[in-house]
Amino acid sequence: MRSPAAKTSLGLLADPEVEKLSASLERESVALMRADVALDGVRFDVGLASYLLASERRGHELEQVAAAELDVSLLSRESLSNPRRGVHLPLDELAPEQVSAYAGSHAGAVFALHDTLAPRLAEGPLAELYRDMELPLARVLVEMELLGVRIDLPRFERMSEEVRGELSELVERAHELAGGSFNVGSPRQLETILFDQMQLPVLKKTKTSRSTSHDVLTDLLLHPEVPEPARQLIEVVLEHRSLAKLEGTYLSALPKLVDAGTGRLRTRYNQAVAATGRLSSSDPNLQNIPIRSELGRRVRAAFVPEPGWKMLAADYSQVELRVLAHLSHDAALVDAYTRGADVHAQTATALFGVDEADVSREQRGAAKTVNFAVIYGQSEFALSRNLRIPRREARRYIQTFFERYEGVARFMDEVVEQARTRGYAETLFGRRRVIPDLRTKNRNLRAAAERVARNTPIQGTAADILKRAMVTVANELKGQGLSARMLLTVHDELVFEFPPEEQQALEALVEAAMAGAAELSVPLAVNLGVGESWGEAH
DNA sequence: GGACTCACG
DNA sequence: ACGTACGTGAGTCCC
Repeated sequence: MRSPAAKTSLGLLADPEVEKLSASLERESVALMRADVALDGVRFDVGLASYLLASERRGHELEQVAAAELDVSLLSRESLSNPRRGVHLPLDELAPEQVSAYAGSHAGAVFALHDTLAPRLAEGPLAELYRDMELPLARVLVEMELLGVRIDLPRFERMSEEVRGELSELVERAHELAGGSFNVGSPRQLETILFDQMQLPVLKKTKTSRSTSHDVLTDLLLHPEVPEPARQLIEVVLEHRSLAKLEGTYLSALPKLVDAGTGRLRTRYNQAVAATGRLSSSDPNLQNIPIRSELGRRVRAAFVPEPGWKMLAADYSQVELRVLAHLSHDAALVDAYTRGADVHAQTATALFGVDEADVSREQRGAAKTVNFAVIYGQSEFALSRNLRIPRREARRYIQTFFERYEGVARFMDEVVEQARTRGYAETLFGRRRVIPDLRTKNRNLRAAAERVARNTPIQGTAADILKRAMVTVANELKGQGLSARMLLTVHDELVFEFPPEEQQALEALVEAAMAGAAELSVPLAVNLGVGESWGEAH
């Protein structure tokens, strides 16, 4: 790509006096910039407007918004030519009448949608979110998408080969243990072997089959009556699944997606998908790169900076619990974060009646699970499953939690009640999510809706905070004239690459932007890490 | 294309 | 009696 100064502009779009309307700034910007055309002066984005006004709706593409808001179906790109399924003729190979009908209906829809959506975003918190958060963020995301991230291809290749070798050994062992050949990657075939051939107990069913999920398999290992050959087979299958997942999803897949020209891997950040306000990543999804397993961490270590540069990873410490502290005004939680205490350990002292200094690793781990269970509104049943403890024990944990954190208990009730009254849940910054099922007579649906009502303000506020930080960081990078670049965003984390001499400035800038992204009643703590790769920066 | 499974926060 | 954690995206199997 040429330098920004050399970029062409579309005359129409360059005139600052003209109101520019866009179906999707992010999508169109990326497409145009790849053609070396800068899109500028956008005043309205249909996709973002629709998302803010109806985040619970799935699909904010122009066609979908037109259907929902105007009740019209636009001409689809496919309907124009469709010589073969999935093949689009370029516009310049189509009849002009076809192109004008297609382009005209879409352009007309953008104007019509502007007229119906813009007034609803004229004032209030949604208007502010639109103007100060989502629209500026779209620009930032475009830049991140165009830039991509460098990966160490030879390293991926070596790991992939290594893992393929281990996989074929596991397949061989699985076949021996099962007494015959089968596809280890097929849940259906595994089902037959475990539950018909080996007669193992069925612990859980899915809609159509007997489940062989990770949970079921590890549960079976805990059952003393499961015979030794079956145990070995289960262990081999679990290992195979874990490696096959990493091999198929990352090790062999990502190198194929690297841009030959730049040697970098690009993703898409979807700004109008998640109902809570979070971003999502796709094609490929870089928000689920492994970290929990050993091999997983090695995958992250193959995400590398420009030669001679370094990487910075910055993540919020327990941002959702801090948001919960702020929203609930819970005295114990606010106090703990103000003191800089270890909240998981504090919960453990309540649950297990020990002094904070005597909390064991296991107790802290269990307390952490309980803390998160509360954020998600988990039932005692689910908690008992997760911690593999009796239900009454799980009930005691949840009860004890709410006795220790009374303000959280009150908040959870109020937030559901408010959502039921208003019809929507809302974040600290006023982002809304309509939740229709709060009034349904179906108990399961209603319970699920209540969990959504409790979780959305927490998860959504955390998402708002990171988005604010991203906009500030991008502005500051530009303002301070740094060459450092923001590469990735993973819900509570930002990843950068930078030349070594900028380390101090970058760390200060990122820390300040992230910690200062919201004024909560507790501090927002940020962990920074620097290294030769994303993995090392953690 | 649905179902299942599993990777992340 | 039932079902049971929030939010995502993607690979594979199999109809």
